[in-house]
Amino acid sequence: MKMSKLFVQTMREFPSDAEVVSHKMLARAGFIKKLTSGVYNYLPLMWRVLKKVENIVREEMDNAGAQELLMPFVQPKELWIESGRWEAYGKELMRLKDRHNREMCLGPTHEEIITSIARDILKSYKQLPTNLYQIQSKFRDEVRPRFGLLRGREFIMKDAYSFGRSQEELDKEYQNMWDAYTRIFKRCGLETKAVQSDSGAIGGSVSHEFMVITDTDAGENDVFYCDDCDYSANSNHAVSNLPSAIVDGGFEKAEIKDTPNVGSIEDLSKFLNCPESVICKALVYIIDKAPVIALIRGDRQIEETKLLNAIGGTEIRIATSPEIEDIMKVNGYSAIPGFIGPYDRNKKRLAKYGEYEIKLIADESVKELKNFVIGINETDKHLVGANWGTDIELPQTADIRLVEAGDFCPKCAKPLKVTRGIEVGNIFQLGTKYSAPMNACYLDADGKSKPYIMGCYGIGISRTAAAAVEAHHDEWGIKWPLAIAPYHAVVVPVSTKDEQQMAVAQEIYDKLQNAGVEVVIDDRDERPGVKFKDADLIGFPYRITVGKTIAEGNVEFVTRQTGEKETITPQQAVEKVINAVKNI
RNA sequence: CGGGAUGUAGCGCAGCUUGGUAGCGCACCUCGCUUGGGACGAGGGGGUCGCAUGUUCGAAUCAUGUCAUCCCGACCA
Repeated sequence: MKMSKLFVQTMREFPSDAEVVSHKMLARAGFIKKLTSGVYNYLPLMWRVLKKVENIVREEMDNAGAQELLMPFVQPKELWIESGRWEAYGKELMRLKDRHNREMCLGPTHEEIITSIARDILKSYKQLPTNLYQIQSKFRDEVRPRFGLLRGREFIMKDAYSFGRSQEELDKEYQNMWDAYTRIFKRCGLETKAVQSDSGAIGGSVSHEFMVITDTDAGENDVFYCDDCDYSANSNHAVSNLPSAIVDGGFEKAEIKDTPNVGSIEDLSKFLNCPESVICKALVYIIDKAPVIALIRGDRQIEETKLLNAIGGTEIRIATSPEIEDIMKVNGYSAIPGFIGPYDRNKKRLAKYGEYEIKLIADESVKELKNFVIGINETDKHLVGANWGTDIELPQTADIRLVEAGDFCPKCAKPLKVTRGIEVGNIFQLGTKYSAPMNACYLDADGKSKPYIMGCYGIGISRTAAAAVEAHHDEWGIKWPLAIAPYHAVVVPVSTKDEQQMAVAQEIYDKLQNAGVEVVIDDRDERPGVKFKDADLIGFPYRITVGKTIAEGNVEFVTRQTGEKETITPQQAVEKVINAVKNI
């Protein structure tokens, strides 16, 4: 390909709306162009990268025994009603109507469709297990698209679905996919860590996320891990053993104390001269419209996903101050946030809010509190020296705590560490979550009809490409891993007016091209600085520069990944590239 | 959906306070010159100033409304 003909426009400045490195680089280097919020054009360079990632995924999925198909992007409402997700999926599901006023949605994922196909075709146990996958654009109407390709609304995804007879078969396929994923990301030049995670809107029991570990803003997930054993988990799923802390407030008796304008845990701790860990913090959440009061030790934070799962709802948010005051008012109190609690001074429990019952739940961390401090729904007052049973009833407890670095590993009791990760893939054990409600069954050897035991396995293709940029770049531009680079090499004649330079450059180009190397020759009549800057920005893995040293029979060979520069003959340069490409 | 900001040429921005009919850098086209890290000179093309309504002799500028985009909080590949 001639650089003069390549459909690319690099920019001298980063676009002002880009926040993270991959977005900045891909936009400036002419790989992507935004169409509208969270929706991007993949220009020719980007499309070449995406096709490479796709092909790696395709090869490994095929080798793992999965079969590729392609399902429609537009889906009918009826199937989503069957699975129960038309209501449950929320606003992220992009809904639309056709000319007959029939309701449809854009596919954010395809469990419903694949299950409807499977139930018509996979009728016998002899056809199981089966794993089907596709690679296509997905649409999720994200609340807040950002970070370019890392969190678009439209994005390219590989989604696979397995159907089996038993948990054992599912376990086996789960491991099979795990292994395939490990190979896929490694081939894409990415180090990943498989971490335990919550299964969210997809549902199911066991799930793991494949994270590219990064310390930048682009990593939207906190990952807790243990260096001494293999434990690692997303913060929405991580558990830990608490380090020791003071849990006895030491107050001599239970009494109500004035705490004027002392609403925050920090202020309360100072005011009462006690550690934050002996304060029982009460937070009000709204889960599917019903208020939930969650208790936790004052020095710790609630993990909302864990709380949501403990209560068993689909949507969670923290209550607003006016809501809290309204809840208090309805129950006959006038307390403001900072002074609320599950019980009042007469041990009367907060019970109702309109048609909803107010649920109480406590993190396990509060169980061992003694002589502690807690709100009693009276502004500017707290109950000090309280004890479970005598002063306050201990609600049902669950682990709803956000793990912190330094907590102890649940497996081996060593301190946990935290890092950030970009989720590029995940695998779920679905069980019968879709097959049961959608009546997707096969006939087993015993003549009985049984629902499939399913799994699903996703990889964000476009996100993986962006994550590769996050992992491989420097101040000058992208350093594509060879396996997913848009082109393997660029040949740069320093002066297009120099006949010898042009002749040698053309010869190198022809040899590489004939050997199957994907190569660009920068034939533009530009100054060398422009060509070098563009080559670095676009991120060609190898650059062969034909300049004045050709008089001595040498060219310059630059490896982008390492920055190594060598002066070698044209033939040596050609061989180096051909060998590198051969070993991808 | 809350909180904050911004919409002027492909990209980055100025002009707006104090209304007078749109400008700078990069990119693009032509010519010259230059050729190892985003040169230089000369000439040139390109903009319904997000959109609508209003005020005014006159609106990028003022007012109201609206749409879009971006940033900070709850989701997920």
